Amino acid sequence: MEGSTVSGSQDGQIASPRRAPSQQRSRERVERMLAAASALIAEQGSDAMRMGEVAERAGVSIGSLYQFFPDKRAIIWALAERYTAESQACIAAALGEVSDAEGLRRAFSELVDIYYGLFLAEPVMRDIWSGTQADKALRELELADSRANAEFLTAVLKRLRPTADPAALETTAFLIWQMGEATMRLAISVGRKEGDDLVAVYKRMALRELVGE
Amino acid sequence: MEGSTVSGSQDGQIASPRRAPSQQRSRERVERMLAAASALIAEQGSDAMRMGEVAERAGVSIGSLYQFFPDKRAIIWALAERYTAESQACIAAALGEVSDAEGLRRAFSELVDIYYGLFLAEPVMRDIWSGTQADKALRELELADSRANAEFLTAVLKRLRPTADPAALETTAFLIWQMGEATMRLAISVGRKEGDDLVAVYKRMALRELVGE
DNA sequence: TGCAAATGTGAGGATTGCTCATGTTTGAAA
DNA sequence: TTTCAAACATGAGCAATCCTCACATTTGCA
Repeated sequence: MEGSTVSGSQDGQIASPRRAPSQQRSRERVERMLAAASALIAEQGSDAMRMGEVAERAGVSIGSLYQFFPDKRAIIWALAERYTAESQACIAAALGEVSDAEGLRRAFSELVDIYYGLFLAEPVMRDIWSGTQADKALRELELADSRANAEFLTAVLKRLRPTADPAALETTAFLIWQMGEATMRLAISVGRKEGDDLVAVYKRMALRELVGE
Repeated sequence: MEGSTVSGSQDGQIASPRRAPSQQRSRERVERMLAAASALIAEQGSDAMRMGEVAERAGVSIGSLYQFFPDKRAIIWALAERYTAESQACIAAALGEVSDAEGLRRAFSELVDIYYGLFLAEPVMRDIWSGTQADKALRELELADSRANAEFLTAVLKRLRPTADPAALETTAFLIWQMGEATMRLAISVGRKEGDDLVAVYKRMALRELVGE
């Protein structure tokens, strides 16, 4: 994560990467840029975020910004990547030790609550996942992320149902995970009360599929 | 639909409406604009659609375009509105006559197939619903559409389970519908084979919730 | 026929993502 | 310590694009 090559996207493809910051000085500046972008997204949404404003708030020139991020998407992408890395660790921890149906029920239920909480609390994550779905590269990041997350679920299912068709389990886990994210996005875009209800229904449906009646 | 006031959106709100075409001449021109926009979206996606190109292909000036559509979103919105009106009629027809569990099972299953077919076949619908989710006004249109569609499902459920809590049925129907749309969007963005599998799993999960095991 | 309203036009204003020629700083080899 | 190439920093300005507006034309009706 730290010091990884900063790259960007165009037409859903990875664009020509920019120099990764190698000196301490520039690494700090990149952090400031990301922090400024994050703050601006939280305030007005990623669509309204202006590159000039990001540079100004970070106290760098527009040229420096483009030295490390090939385009606007790349900044959003970098922020999104951090969130996904964070949540992935959390998911691995929650599902890694599950070994029976009751454990899965508890772990999954808790995981949904945590995820929902994250969606509710993090304006940046909220904006990126619910708003900037238009960006192909971001959609692909989310898809890849979703597949990775679903794999934890798949692994648990394979453990619990060793006789079932592995491909079918994969499909099921992937769909359940994607539906979860769709439910979250929906839940935060309606009122709080209705959102809670929707998440609860999702949880029930998913658990029925995962551990049976 | 025909002759209704063409209006647009900004920040998710309806913007100052433009004149609705009152003369035959202009009505035909508006049709040409919409057709041009539709073709361009089918070719390159709504993001790459340029207003100047729409005007040129429709054989009108850029000024005329903006005479009837307050902004770019309004054109996409107008196209989306037509699709939703179309599909809503189809849903009403499919679910209107259902009176027992077996009928619901058949009707719902058929409906999912039809919807999936639509998503696969219509590049414009595909682009608008899977790509332009970033636009708040479009999200709201989809939400409103989804609620309207879910109501048909709610009505059926209330008929089949008169003793159940109506609010719970509404939530369930809404979520199932939204999950269906999410599944479609997902299904068309992965390979055909995997997409088919995902839709099949969705169908099974939804039916289990709707008509029981 | 006269005329007001509706319609049509396209050059250009305004915004904004992004480039690039140029200058400065850094770290390490000589 | 000196040197110098690579890394870093700058911001005026380019290019793309959405949209406006002052003005011209057409239409429908009294």
